Amino acid sequence: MIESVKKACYIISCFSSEEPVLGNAEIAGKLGMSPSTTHHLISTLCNEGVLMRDKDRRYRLGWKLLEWNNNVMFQQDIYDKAIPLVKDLISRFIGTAHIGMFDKGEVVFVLKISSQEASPIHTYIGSRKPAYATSTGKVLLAYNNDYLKETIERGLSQQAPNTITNIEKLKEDLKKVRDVGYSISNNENSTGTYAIAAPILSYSGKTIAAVNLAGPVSYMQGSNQHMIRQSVIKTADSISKELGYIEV
Amino acid sequence: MIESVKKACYIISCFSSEEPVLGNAEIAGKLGMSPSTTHHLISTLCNEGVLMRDKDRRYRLGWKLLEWNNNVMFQQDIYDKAIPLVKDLISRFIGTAHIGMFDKGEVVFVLKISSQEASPIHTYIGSRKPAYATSTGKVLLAYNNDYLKETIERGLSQQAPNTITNIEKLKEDLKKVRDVGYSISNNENSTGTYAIAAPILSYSGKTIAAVNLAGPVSYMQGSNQHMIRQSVIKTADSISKELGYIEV
DNA sequence: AAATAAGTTTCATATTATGAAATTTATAAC
DNA sequence: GTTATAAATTTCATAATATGAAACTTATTT
Repeated sequence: MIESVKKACYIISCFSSEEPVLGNAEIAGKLGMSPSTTHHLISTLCNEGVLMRDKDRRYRLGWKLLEWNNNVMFQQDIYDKAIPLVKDLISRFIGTAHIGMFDKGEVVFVLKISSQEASPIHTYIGSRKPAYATSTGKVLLAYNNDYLKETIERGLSQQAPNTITNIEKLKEDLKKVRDVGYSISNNENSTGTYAIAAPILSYSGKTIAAVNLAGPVSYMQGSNQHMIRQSVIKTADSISKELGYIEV
Repeated sequence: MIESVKKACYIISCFSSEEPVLGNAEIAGKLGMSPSTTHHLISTLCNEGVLMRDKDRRYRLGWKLLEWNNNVMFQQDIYDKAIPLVKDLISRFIGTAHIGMFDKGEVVFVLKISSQEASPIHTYIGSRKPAYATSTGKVLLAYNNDYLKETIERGLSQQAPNTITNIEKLKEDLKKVRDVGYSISNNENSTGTYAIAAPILSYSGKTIAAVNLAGPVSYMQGSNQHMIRQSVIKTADSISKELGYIEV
């Protein structure tokens, strides 16, 4: 492992929505590194456009990241194909739809689209949640034993009132997911939020992602509960078909 | 400058929409580096989630970039505030709207939204164009002498039939932009494309970005030419107000 | 089954990053 | 306007680390 590259990554990760602008000393302090080392790294990153130097000699994330990000999107053909289908889903209900993929024991949201009237929800494109505590994550765990193994190794911890923290209970829940073909998260990840997710299959039949619809418990369990469930499943199936999966 | 960090950046930049998946040897070849060196760097980047290792031992861009990108967005409050206003703009015409900002002699597109029926255009979020050859770029040059100086130093080259390649002619054009408050690019950047841009001002009155509408020459110069111009200017003004700029 | 090509690992060496200290720059206090 | 303070930046000798040739492993093709 190349240390300076690792350190450069840590520096980039220091920036967040809460702290979009940082000085050299702040960064050095956060990472426990010498200010001169961070300065060398920061200068390099500025030169590459990964960071930008402000007039008052502080730093922010640079445009290079926009460029790179764009190519992340491009390469995931799931992305282009899914957007119109997910838009169609949220046009028919009130809530927020996500597409999640598994990475290192967590679910990463690669897409998030909300309907106009949706109540805000604490996720964003690129953000992560423990897989076992989300509807999308549980779908991915239900159909990928490797993912489940990795998740168990990392341990389960309470995220919200109903988070499943027991391995046996989780396995039971995942069996249920496989039986019905969708997963539900009811107050498992964020208090007051209910979500329902269904699997997206690649041409080879592997569950590579999951799409969900999330909203307030009251709305999601309301009168059109059944319709929401059918729509989420239909959306997932349509995306799978777009990706070349042929139902058997 | 820290060499390994620079090299890591080059590796990330190897990936594109045309080549989303690359092997170690390919990357080493592209960059003229030894495969073992690139492998060390690639492994590190994989560990950090910047790259991902495919099943067939090839590599693609990783989720970390999504995470980082998100924070680039967050920090530019211009982004959140502008989106609804730009959406409103494209809803009334057929074309593609951009917001561009200046960086190192070029305009970087930080936002791109197209109306449903818009003809495709060769830009994407994060992509760059020479400032002097675009409507957004010329707005930024017209109101920022530093930008102009930097641009002139880098030289002007023909991009499309009408690109301004003469410094004096460029200065005249920029004067006109200041006089009328908007800029036009007619076949200056891409053949067949006509765009009109107006300045976005920060609370302090500095021109920090430009918004444009681009489309086929025939449409943009058609009957609602005047209305388009007024709408672009109005959109720019509204965004400026959102950013705290108070007209004098 | 052999051949080929690419990915990966190892390790001695040369290169390069490191951090203490000095210097410069900007900001705050007087 | 001067001094004080804090942070950013630069320098440079030294310690740490990246480098690439070569060996090895894995996968694919003939």
